[in-house]
Amino acid sequence: MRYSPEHKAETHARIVRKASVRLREKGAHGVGVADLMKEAGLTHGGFYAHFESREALVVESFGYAIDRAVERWRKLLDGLPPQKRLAAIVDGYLSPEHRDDVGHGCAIPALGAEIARESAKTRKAFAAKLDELIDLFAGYIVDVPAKTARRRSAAMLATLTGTLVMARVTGGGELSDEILSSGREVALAIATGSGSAAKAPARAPAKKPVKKTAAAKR
Amino acid sequence: MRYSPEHKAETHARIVRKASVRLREKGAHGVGVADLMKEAGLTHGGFYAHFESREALVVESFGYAIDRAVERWRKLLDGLPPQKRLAAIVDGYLSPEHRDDVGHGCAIPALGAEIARESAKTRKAFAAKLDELIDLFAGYIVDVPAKTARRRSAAMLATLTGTLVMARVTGGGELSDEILSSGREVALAIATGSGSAAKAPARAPAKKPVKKTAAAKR
DNA sequence: TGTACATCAGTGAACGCGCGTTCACTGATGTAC
DNA sequence: TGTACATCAGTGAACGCGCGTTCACTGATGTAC
Repeated sequence: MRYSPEHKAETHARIVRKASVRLREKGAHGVGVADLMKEAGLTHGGFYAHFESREALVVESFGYAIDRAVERWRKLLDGLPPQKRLAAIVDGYLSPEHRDDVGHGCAIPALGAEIARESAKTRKAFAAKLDELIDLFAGYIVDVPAKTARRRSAAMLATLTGTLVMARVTGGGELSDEILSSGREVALAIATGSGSAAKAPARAPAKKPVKKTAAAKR
Repeated sequence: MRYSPEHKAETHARIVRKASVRLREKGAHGVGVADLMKEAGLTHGGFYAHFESREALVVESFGYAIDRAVERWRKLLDGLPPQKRLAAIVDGYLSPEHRDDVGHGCAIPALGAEIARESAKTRKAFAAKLDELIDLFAGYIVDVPAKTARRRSAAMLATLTGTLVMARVTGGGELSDEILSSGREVALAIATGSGSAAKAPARAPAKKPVKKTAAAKR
């Protein structure tokens, strides 16, 4: 081999890493191959030495984004006392920082609807990652049977992702903040199994300053 | 006037009506102008006599979809006894029929993420419709202060839309059904303020056959 | 009632452009001897 | 150590295509008299 054995793999990884940001930002069809390669410091001609097609890169980038998210959540949450973990998920996920940084945020609200329109093969790859994420969060929901934890985790994730999409559409105004704050309160109630779903805003739901956590960074 | 005064308006409305289905199905960037016109029985050349740009049609189609949804929900829900209304929303929205018919379903899970990337003007138009929908559902959440009802409505809508996106990605398998059923249970708990969020699946959550309701039809 | 005319919704060819993909080539790298 | 060579990651021109948009035209419609 002429180049070091890692050389090509590193380039490949760099393309995926950069693409995963731009694709979340602009949508699965929002950036061209040439731009994605330029992002990695390359020209478009070399693209097909690394990927079979543009769609293959989309799939890989998506998987990459979820894998990084799982890693970061795991690291963050395992370092926290058990009783603070669910609040950390909710507050981190539904932070204004995460709302305002699609490129480095969770891939589900960014690309979910578009992936739902892709081929069965692509959707299957996505579904496996989603399953993984549900399991991850379910692991932090304690004191209930595993099946209940999984169901709560799935519903919590749905609330988190749905809230983020709605908060992004409404884009930063008062309505966006109302949505975000209602979502935080309810998502936490789902996870903990508490009945205090969506109280009046008078009793502020997440008083401590929202931390920058996994989802808001990559 | 040569043609009846309603003629052009009717054609315009037909284009919007057909486009609103295809755009939800294929995504905001997934169908070309020529195809959208063909759908309405016309050729692409006449498009710009009806719309300033392709984006203008996207915005109008989206508004149309939400307006029809609001109309249908209102009609359906007002004909139901008050204590059955929230369950009707949840069961209608999170039915397999709605999951499997994006084209005639709610526009938020279909187009929300893509709209979030559009111009501020487009997002504003979308946000106003979303606000309307939150208010609509809030009106059916009784026995609590108006602000609480609105917060619960927003969170419920987030859970409904998030669940639908996730159920569509996972596309019909076992995981998809688990997500749908967890979502139903939790969304209802949010709306009613009950604490029974995401029980174990042993106690089947929505036993009655899921009705075809507003969201699943247009 | 009949004929010449004006209107304008809709047609279809054409435009410029950017896209995904292909391919002959380059030149930096490490190998052989 | 030095030179000729083989490799192959990356380059950049070119392709065919479909897109959004424009525009000169058509022909069905209703009007004027």
